[in-house]
Amino acid sequence: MVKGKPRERRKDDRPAEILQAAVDEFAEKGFANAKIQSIATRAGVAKGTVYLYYTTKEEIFEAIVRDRIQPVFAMASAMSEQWQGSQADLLRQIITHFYGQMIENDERRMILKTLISEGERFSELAAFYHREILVGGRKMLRELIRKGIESGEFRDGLYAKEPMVLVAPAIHAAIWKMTFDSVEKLNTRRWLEAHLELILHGALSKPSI
Amino acid sequence: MVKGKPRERRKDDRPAEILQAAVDEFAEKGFANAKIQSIATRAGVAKGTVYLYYTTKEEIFEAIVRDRIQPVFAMASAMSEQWQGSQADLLRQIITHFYGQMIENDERRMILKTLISEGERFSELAAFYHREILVGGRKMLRELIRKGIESGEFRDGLYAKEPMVLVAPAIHAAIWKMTFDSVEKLNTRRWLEAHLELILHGALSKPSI
DNA sequence: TCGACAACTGACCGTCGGGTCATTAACTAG
DNA sequence: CTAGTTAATGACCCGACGGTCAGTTGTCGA
Repeated sequence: MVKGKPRERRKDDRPAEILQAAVDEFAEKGFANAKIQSIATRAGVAKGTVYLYYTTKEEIFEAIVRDRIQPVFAMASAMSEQWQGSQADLLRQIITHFYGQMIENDERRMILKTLISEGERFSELAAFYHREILVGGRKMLRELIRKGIESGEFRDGLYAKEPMVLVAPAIHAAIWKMTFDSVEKLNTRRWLEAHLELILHGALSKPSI
Repeated sequence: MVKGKPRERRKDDRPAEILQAAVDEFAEKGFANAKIQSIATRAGVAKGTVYLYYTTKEEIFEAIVRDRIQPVFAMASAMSEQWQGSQADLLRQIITHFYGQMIENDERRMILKTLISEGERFSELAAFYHREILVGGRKMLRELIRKGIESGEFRDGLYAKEPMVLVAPAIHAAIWKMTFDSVEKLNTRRWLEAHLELILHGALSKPSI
């Protein structure tokens, strides 16, 4: 909750403050149950003021995605481009980074959840996310796999055509944390390690391909 | 939409009809946007009648989970118990069954989505789902892996401690279909095959454990 | 010091939808 | 046929909340 004299005029700072308040409110209540009034109160501002800066609740949410999620993937891309070691290690790094930034971080996990929950209704937002985040992420993975196959580190296979399958268990982890953590806490560390081990080595003792 | 004379009295059939109407309404609108009035209309009944059989919207949803999801897992368990072939083939069967019943089926995928979206708010429902479905499913997988390791088919490893990681990519597929299918259709068949191949063989060309 | 501009406020409006209950009418036992 | 029972109805109630806007006040240039 931002403090200050009432009716203080701070046009430049308001958008960021309101955005932060909205992140907190969404994280606590989810999108559907988030109240504009409550966002306003958290930001130390009247309800009307929120509408001076954002036209609708949806617009606030889109601003959050742009502001908070994109950097995580940008960071991963950067890491990828200047990587020197093995591709398997890079994959481990990227996935570990992803768990830290998206699954264990309450704010971002909530953004993910909202996207899942309301993605159908805000198809514009889903399209934005797909275009700006997923396509790039997938391309990065494809490139990583290609290099790995070239160097003989990775075998070729169907997974190279659907590279998101490598990251998929992370989504399961996020969902578990969102939905069932109150009943049974997920051991994220152990899950991450099982995830990495499985996608690298598989379950069979004598792989035949 | 169920037809019939107005005010026809059919106490016995109503609950099932209302449930089916609710499944349709939820699948189309999601839980938050489903209207009781609309469920009633679909069932060919007045709004008040719905409340004769179910006290709240939540109760309707819980009834749906009990009625529609449990059978899918019961079937998998049954398959598992009388299985004669290899454990790898059983795993393939179960996961394929799961894709058919949960990911490609609109009704059930929507139930999954609702559980994810509203699971935090209906903690009773999340607890029910965890207790009745997840614990059993995980136990089944553990048993499957144990047998596989014993017979030398599977290697031992962390994934045996977090067996859900084997199924996790299916959840990703469900979410993709729910959220991004309008932007880019998921090739479920190919995804399933990539999933199976990856969890069995892994990505490395020379697994070292 | 004093307009005038624009940031800010919050009471108010309209809508929506979950849930209620007095009324109606289908069925049934006698 | 009738009276009693109870399934079914839908108009109504009411709280919630997104969004508006006339009025208020801080700020700044002249």
